[in-house]
Amino acid sequence: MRPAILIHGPTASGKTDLAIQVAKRLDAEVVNADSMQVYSDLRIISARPTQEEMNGIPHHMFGHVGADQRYSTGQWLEDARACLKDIERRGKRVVFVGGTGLYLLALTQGLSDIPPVPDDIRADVRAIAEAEGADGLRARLAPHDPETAQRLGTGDRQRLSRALEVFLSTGKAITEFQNSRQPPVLRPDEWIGYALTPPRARLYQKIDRRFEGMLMQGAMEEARAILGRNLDPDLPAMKACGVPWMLAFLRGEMSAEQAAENAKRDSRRYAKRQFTWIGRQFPFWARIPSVELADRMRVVFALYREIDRSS
RNA sequence: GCCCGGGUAGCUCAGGGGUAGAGCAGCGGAUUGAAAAUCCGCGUGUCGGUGGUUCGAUUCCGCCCCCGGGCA
Repeated sequence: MRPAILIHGPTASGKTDLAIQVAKRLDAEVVNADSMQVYSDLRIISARPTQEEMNGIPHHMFGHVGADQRYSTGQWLEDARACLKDIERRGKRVVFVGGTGLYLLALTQGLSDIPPVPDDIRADVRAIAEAEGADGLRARLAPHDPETAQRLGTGDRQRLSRALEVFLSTGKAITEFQNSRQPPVLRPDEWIGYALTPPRARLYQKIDRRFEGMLMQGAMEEARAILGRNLDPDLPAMKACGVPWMLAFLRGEMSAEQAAENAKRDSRRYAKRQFTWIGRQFPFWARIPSVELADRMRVVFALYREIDRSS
């Protein structure tokens, strides 16, 4: 199999365009690696490509999950594995594209094999988190998993909850699982990663403009539809950049200006975290600082041909 | 032209003879099934310019520049 292409980069950096152009040139198929573009209800808000933009290139795992679902890294990895197998069988190449660094990390480094947590335990832990906060979670975790309790000596309720859930459902500390990983779906010689690293000031401008564009395209209607479904605000899809603010506006709790400003700020902060992720988690991925599509494609193909020849 | 008010961090501003501090924005970091999530850390500065008084001026005084408002 020829190496798969992985494209990562901060939000609004032009990943989608690049992926489609590259896939077209390589006769490849595109697989989504973005945690929000999986949700069918977030077409505009997650900047998922339209049928037209896909330009005849087969796309997989885009909008294949309802906003009422709680998707996860593990689920994504499972879907990706099946999808990859299917595409390979057809003899096509693959382009993974998305801004969720954790998904791409799991794909290339493997994930620990932890059994799914039953719903009732999940609910119990959530109740503890709400009633007692991070300190309560940590206090309950400490006797059984002192290492994690110590490591998460902060207000990180999410990771503390997860650690407690795993202990309650397996009787073992999460570190016991995390110390080993399943073999990765893609071995080191089976992929090549590219990280888009545009100049930050320029990206921030683009983020602001893009949000305004989303509003023009009907992002608020999309948010209204979500509001109408009365979903649990704790669901992942409800926390996509901008969604909480748009819902606040629709409920009359906030001005449109304030909501838009907050939404843009959230996206800028998200982009900043992605820059950190790229710098720290993917230090060896090829960097593509250019903002011109043609330049970026040249970088991709130059490196790809080289790898292709040597393998 | 004259009279007030003001020029301090990217923005809005506070302060005040011993080289300065809040909010927002921003920056750095962590990241193993919620990851567009969650969490930790950090003031980033010719105090408009220039002379003077002073041991010492961002602070007081003079002059200049700029921005508001008023009178003409």
